Amino acid sequence: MIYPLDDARKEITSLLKKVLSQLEYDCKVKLEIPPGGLGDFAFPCFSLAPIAKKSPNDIAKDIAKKIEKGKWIEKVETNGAYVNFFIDNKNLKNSTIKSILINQKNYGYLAKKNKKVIVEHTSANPNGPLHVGRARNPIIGDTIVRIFKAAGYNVESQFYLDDMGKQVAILAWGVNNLELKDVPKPEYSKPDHQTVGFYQLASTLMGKDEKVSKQIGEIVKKSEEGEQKAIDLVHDAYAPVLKGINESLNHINIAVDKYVPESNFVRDKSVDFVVEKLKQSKYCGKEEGAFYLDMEPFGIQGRNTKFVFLRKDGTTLYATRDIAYHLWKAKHADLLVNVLGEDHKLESKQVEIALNLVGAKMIPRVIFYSFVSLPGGKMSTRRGRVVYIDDLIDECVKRAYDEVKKRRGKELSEKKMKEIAEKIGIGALRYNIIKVQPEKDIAFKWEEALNFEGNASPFIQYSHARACSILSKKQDEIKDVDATLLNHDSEIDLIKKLARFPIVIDDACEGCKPHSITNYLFEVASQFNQFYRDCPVLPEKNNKLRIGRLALVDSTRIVIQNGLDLLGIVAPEEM
RNA sequence: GGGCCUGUAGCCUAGUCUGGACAGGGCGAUAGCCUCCUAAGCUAUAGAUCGCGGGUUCGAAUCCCGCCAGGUCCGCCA
Repeated sequence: MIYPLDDARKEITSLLKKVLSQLEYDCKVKLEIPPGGLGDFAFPCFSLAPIAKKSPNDIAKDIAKKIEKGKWIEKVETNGAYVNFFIDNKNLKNSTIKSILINQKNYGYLAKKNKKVIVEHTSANPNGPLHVGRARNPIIGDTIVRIFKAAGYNVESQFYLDDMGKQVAILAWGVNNLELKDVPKPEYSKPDHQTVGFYQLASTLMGKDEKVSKQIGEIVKKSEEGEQKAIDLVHDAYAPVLKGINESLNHINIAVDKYVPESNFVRDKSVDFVVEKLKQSKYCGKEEGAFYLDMEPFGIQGRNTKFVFLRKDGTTLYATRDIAYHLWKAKHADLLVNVLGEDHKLESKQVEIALNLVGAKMIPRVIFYSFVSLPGGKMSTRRGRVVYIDDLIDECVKRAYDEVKKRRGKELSEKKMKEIAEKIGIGALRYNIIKVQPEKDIAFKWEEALNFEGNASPFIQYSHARACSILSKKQDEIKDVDATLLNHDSEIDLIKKLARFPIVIDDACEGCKPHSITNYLFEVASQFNQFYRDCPVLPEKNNKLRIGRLALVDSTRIVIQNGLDLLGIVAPEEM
């Protein structure tokens, strides 16, 4: 798949390289995008000054003089130390519009790479419903999945299921030893909400009653030893929770391809292989019967730099099993991506070091996100101090419904308004979470989460709806388009934005930066709104121009729809 | 005590990896725009010691060092 703007950039790069080698300047060609009106691409010459022993301004002039005219270059100018390239707009306009209208749903998507990526995300303890503190995980993860697919990879998403830990053992004990009437009453009928009360009460009892604590310890020990009965007991306890979590994920357009239980790696003995390999490492030590790796030589600092991977009772730990999981993943993929909370940074580093020690061929690329906190502090399932994802989803949809009703209550049916509210509410939720870089802390505030104006999903969805509205009223067929007639600044700027989409996808994938997609879409929608103001489409008398504008409207619709799809957001035809 | 992450207008944020043309946006504020394709929109104005202090460089929000503040981790937990 070759896209116009990318093609133009390649041409400029290669012509530049040619000139630089003629002048015998040895440097990398890094193109910048200049500010408004100064061209489409720019090459700064500052760094050449010491090599050429000339002022950067003169170097820029020398280079500009020697650049040949190519298929894409219309004009080369200098501005101080910059060589500015102007792309042939006629060519760019026609080929961009053509590319979009031909490719439709695939516009922006990159050529197939024949490589498989496993994206691990969410992997939450199945002891209760998902809460907002970790809401970034599935949303970032799913967006990454979609971006990698668009960038040409085969992608599988995995949820690593912790079925051996203390958290699920507490839940299992609770479900099997407590009465329904004694546990806190849930607000939702979803199975995860119905079950979490048992966990909360059991957790409290464990703190007070040593007998309870001991029984829970037994469950943990037996499942870590791989005893099937214990694993089944735990499985039956968390199954409804997982079902509920999955429902929540589906509700926000997230589908997990595979749930991978931790116990798999105990049962198939692959974790024993990891233990044996690690024991052979020269960094391995033994202390009171337990085996550890010394992490200090690897730059890990702190009070305790020992990474214990085998307890004195011979059972493995979470991180040990995680190593086995990663070895297994590496066998089935060409690239691994994990989305983890920042609290997992050390564990992840330990796993990475251990993977290198056991000779793993692949180290995962990890995206860490900071927590979403409540204004008063951290969320906690155990203490019930939480805003659940389901609360947030419901509130967003409800608020969206109020907005729709306020604006369109007189013209739309109840059913239609509900449909639109669902698309907008969930879009707003996903957008608000993804638009911020993962590593920034977020303090959760309702008024921000429920923002429906400005840089938010409804703004973009609204532009899409506007485009659809125009297209639904058109009398003409969009064919024999002459995009060169689109000469208003608003039109040219819009087309240039649309032309950048494939590059945006590539960058977002390369840098694992899902938030760059939201920024781009906001710019597209904003530019479309300016076009909408400046260039009436349907009232335009000139047939050729009207059809050209219709083609541009349709092209914008396609880019917004494809872009929102990358974010797992539905593009409504009306709102 | 130590490691890692974050710090950009009243609030939120892009840009930081890969140094470059006046630090882009949004919310909120103020002032305008619906006999015209959906005003969830558009235009204009005001608002920034880029946490603080040094350094490197022709050039630093961006790189280096020190400090301050917030988050997070330093379990034979997960």
